[in-house]
Amino acid sequence: MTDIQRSGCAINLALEVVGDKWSLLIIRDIIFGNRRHYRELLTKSDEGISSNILADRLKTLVEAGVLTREDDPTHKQKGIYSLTEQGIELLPVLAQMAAWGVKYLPVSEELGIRAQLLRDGGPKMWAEFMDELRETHLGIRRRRKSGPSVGERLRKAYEAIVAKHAATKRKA
Amino acid sequence: MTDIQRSGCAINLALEVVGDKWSLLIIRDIIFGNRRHYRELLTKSDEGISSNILADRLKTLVEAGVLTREDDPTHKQKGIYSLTEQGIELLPVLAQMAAWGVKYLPVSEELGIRAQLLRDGGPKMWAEFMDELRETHLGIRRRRKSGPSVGERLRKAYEAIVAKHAATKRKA
DNA sequence: CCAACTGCTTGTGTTTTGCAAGTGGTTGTG
DNA sequence: CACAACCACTTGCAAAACACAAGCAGTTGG
Repeated sequence: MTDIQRSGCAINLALEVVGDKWSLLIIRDIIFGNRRHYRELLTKSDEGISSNILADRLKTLVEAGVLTREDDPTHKQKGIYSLTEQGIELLPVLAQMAAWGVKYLPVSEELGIRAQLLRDGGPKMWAEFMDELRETHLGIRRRRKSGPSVGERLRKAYEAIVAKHAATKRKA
Repeated sequence: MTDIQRSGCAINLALEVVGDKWSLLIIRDIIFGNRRHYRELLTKSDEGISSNILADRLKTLVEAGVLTREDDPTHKQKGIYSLTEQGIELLPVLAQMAAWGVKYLPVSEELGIRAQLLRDGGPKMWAEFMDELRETHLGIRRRRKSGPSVGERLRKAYEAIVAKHAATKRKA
């Protein structure tokens, strides 16, 4: 965002980092969509961010310490964006916001299922998901839990709804 | 914000309502600063919103169902802005955002104390505070609890820090 | 009666955003 | 080894959002 500081209030400072129209959506795609490259973030999101805005936000988020960028060893031009611990800890913010959205706004069934699961799972589920993100993004090993990960559970629930809708459509 | 809908994602829809630079700050001032009139919101905030932007956001938030506006019976020109249940339930979002800000950003001691208390109090304290807001803004009676309200506790903690700093400054 | 206050609106300049096209380079394939 | 596809961005320009200062019709309190 801007460099000037409006006030030392916690909420204001947080908004100066992620309080624009796109930053939290980018972080959402990294967290829930497992996007790690510029091109993935540009093309595989539902909202369609402009390339210049995406480039600018990624730079800003790296400067703010929410993301890191490193070169992809498998491809000289690719960069890999990873969440920092600071970025991972935005998950509760996103979860609360999603819970609010799902309660009061016309969220589509496909896209709302993850918000609902995350709300029902509560802070315990968030913590587990954050541990998974620490493993993926920071390389911090975690104790293996039995059963599927939170990430997998969210993904499968989403896919199940999409399949259900596709089936309904076929019948009609 | 804009009328066009980018996607049916819960987080995206939430951001379309409160995802600009000012909306959440206005709601913060109403919740934590107990501002209810246009002029209070305009002049008693640390950040200094422009009058036209404030007017526009209040209108948008009323249309979105986050706030209501009624005439002040004591003054023909004054309007009273109140939170709806939908607006009150933004408190957890603000609380999470504040907790994140206080952990990672250069929050001033005065302005951070409330965020810390709210974080340490956890969801239980948030629920109590929301009940107090329901009483103030919706007129819904709540069971009286013993001891000072959450709102009072937050205010007193803030004032104590301000007083402490003033004392330090006098000594220096 | 009048200064101060009320919730806004208006006008103007600046910043941010959105869209389309382009850039220099890398990679996979026939 | 030529060439199309892909890579992360950049550039130029129009549109929208924002910031600042001033103004407005009406109300209130002294």
